[in-house]
Amino acid sequence: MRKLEQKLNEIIERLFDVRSRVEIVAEKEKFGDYSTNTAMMLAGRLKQNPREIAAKIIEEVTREIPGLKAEAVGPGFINFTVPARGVYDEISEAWHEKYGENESGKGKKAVVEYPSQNMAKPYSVGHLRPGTQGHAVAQILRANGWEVITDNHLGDYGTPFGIWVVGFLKLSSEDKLASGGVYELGRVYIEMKRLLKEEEVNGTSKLADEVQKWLLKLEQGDETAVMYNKKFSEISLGHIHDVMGRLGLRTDFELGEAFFAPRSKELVEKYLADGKFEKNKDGSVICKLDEFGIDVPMLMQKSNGAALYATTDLATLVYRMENWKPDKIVHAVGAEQKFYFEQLFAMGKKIGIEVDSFHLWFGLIDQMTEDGKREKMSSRKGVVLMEELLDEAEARAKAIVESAGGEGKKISEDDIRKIATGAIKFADFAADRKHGMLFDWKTIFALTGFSAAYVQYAGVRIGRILAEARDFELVDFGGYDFEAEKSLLKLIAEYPKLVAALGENLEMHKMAHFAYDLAVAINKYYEKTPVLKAEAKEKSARITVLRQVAQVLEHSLSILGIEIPGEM
RNA sequence: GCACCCGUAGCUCAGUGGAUUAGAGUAGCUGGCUUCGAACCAGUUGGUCGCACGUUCGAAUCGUGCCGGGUGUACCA
Repeated sequence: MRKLEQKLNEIIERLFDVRSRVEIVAEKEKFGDYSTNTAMMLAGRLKQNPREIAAKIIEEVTREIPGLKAEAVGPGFINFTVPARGVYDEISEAWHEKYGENESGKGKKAVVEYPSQNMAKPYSVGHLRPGTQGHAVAQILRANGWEVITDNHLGDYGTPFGIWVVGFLKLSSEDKLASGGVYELGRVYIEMKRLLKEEEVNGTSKLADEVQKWLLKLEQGDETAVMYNKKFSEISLGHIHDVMGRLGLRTDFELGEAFFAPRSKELVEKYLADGKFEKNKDGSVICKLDEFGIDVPMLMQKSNGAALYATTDLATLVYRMENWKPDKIVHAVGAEQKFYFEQLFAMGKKIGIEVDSFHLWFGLIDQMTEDGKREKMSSRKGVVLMEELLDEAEARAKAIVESAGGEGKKISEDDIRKIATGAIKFADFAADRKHGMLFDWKTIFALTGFSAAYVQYAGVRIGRILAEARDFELVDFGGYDFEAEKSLLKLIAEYPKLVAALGENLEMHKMAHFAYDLAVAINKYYEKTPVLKAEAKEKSARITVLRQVAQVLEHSLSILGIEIPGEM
């Protein structure tokens, strides 16, 4: 495929004296294996009939590449049919242990920030997307040769802490906290938020003052305040680690807001002195962004001098640039913060920071109401907790394995976990991340059709064949034509191009679609082509291809953070 | 009001300028397990690509306007 593109570029330059970049696309089988519209593109520039241009190109290219069939059709498309053996040879030439990966990002460094939970509340499905999407982006950048630093930007600073202490003293107890853990903290937090809102409506501020008092105490290093902070944070962080562990997620760093907060005030002063920021009469500090086409200034510090998100994010940005010197920073945060990040990136430019910032945003999670309407999931109507989701998913996975496998079927806990988390993650990559995502069991935990289970099953099937053939000694398969394996080979041949493209555009759902397409090809192949029972030469060729297929399938799923179970 | 995102089969979604029949999954219907595992395979029903106008040899795809849904719009995160 790549060879063909190169050849076409050479031929076009020779024939028409123009430089071009031919793009070949894999086509549906009825249109041959590959197709290009290059003749039509050239027609405009050369002012010639596209069919005639196509005919000239075809004459040359078929002469230079033996076995290639090319045909001009319609207004000037060229459809190519290539020998399967040629595709196999091309793959074999490029084959290595990490086939698909490239070095285009060599020497470049990226920071990927995910899943950045708010520590005040238990891990809910609302945190699903930042984790899965962020992890996948880190993986695809690594596959393109980047050095990647992952950092969980924990929401561990400010008001939530004060709310916890006041809530704990008023609404909870040591016993309740001991038994409820993070869920008790979450309950207290949500109840307190409700009370605070009520108070605000009534125009009083007794509770709010209390909250502020504890925040001040913490800043001053008060012993009790520090003790509570440590205690609550440990409970929450332990919970986050548990759930991330079950999801197969981890990050290199966990530098939360609290880590950056101490330096933020000094930075605000610095940029005030520079004239980059301005102080309002009420004491608040803003950064004007009109020069970037943003007419809402960014609030950098509250009128009472307190920090807010922007303040710690300023310190975060400066810290990362000073300590890690990245070329790119990716923030995996939901779509509702798009405007905020536009401001943040503009502010970064204004203070002279040069880095390619990218807000990896994604749509919200909706759920169906009882009367069949689709609406946003909210804590008021009851969020689904991640631990509940995982428990239920594992129970369902286990049940289906046992019913499908017949009596006495045993499967390891680890394989169950791979099936359960695989299904959930795959659902996140089914659609473009910009779309909202519907949370219902049919879509988030599909086990048939377009699903992780389907792809994993294909992997398990070829895994079985390869395990059976482990001791088989391959014989020379020189004359084998690979026509039966053509659909598999064509997909594998495309894989490096896909990895490279995703490294640029980060459209990770395309990886899920690739894995699914490969699984479809595997299952079809499995139905009609015997491997173990084939004669030695065919068997050798087929096993060789299946080993490559298994490696590519595993690699593509691993980018998405999905593993293939040993059995299912 | 303004900005951004979305609108494709009953449902969940791919496809974002190139050709005949716009593709998957799911739901419905039909067939296939003594065969390398049926979480599979083969077949079938189902579409004014939100609407209108425009650009083009050609529009789900590009442009403009409208309709519908969502999100955001400085002291929340």
